[in-house]
Amino acid sequence: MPDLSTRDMIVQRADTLFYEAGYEATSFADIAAAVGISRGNFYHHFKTKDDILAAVISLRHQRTEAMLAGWEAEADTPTACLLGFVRLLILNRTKIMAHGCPVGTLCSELAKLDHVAQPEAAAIMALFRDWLTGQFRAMGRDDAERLALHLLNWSQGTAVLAATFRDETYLRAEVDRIERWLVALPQTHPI
Amino acid sequence: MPDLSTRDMIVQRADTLFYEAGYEATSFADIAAAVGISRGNFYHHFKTKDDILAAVISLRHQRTEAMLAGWEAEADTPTACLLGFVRLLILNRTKIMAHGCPVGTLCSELAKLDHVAQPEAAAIMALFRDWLTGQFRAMGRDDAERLALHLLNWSQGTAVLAATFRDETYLRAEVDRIERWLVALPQTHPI
DNA sequence: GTCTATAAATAGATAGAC
DNA sequence: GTCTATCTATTTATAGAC
Repeated sequence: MPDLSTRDMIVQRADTLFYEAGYEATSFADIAAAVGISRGNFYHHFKTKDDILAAVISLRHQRTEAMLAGWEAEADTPTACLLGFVRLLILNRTKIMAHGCPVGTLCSELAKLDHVAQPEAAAIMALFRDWLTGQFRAMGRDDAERLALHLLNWSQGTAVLAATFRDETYLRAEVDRIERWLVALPQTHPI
Repeated sequence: MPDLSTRDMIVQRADTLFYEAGYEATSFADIAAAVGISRGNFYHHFKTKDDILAAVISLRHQRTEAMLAGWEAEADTPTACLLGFVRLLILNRTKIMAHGCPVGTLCSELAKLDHVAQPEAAAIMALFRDWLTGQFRAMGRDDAERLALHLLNWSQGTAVLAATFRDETYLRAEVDRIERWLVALPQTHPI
């Protein structure tokens, strides 16, 4: 990642640290050390820790939108789009087993902290929900939102249990089950 | 709660604070204030914050065992036992929407912190998994553990999304779906 | 924009009087 | 067992030189 501004570097490293260690457990000193700048310089770019969190959430929001648009551009069918979503669990399996789902764990932590940015974090989850709803609708399902929430629920549950038991076999088996459910969907009745 | 020892009071209040605000976000001062003792007195009972966490996890472990045994004593059938588990989501809905599942969020936070007590927290989740497995086995299912993990996954996913969107309607609808799945199980083939 | 130096508050933790 | 006083490290945050 060449030629990033210091501000962008801060947001990027903070994003990683907030995911890996959690928001509360990450200090300014941690971020400054990861970026390679002094703590003093830090405050030239961000006044408070909440400001960095807002920037990190904004970055994740943009990245998520881009990722979802990318899947839609690459895949031929709604089912292929949905499989792209599910395979993210496999692609990121090592990080998920160590730190959980980046979206789910941030929403959970900010809910506990009763943080003002909780709704902004939830908006990223809503991005997934709405995109999934669009795919199920494109499959001709009139219960599209319910199916989207079911798939989101299943993914979040899988991430929590994979991180809890640190069990890759479980994660892979669960993804297999989700995939089989997805490809069987067009021919089946509503669950 | 009358006549609790100071030590027990500390563990009890810490349990609440760790659930509501998170382990990392709760300070010694917070716990001492909640109990109504000085910070100095605190260290007479616990040497480190990790020691309190260990005591809290131990308390939760015992409570969970007692709760599971209680459900088994009260319910006539395995299905009734399983419904008792599911209804915990309704019973604790307000706290779950505000702070998530106490077990899932603690396991997730300790995984992120790479904390030595993470396996002890995961053992509480395993307590649920094994108890659920026993109920499905009593129903004559030879895929009992898979069903137990499916139900645990579903519950965790529901807790994460309920806390993310702070949506009681969603939580109740999801519990309804789980209950319908449960009561239909004996007559159906494996999912 | 970046640094060093430093402030002010809070964190976890200890000593010793009562 | 409980308190006050204190210590040390860390946290967020600021001031001012370069």
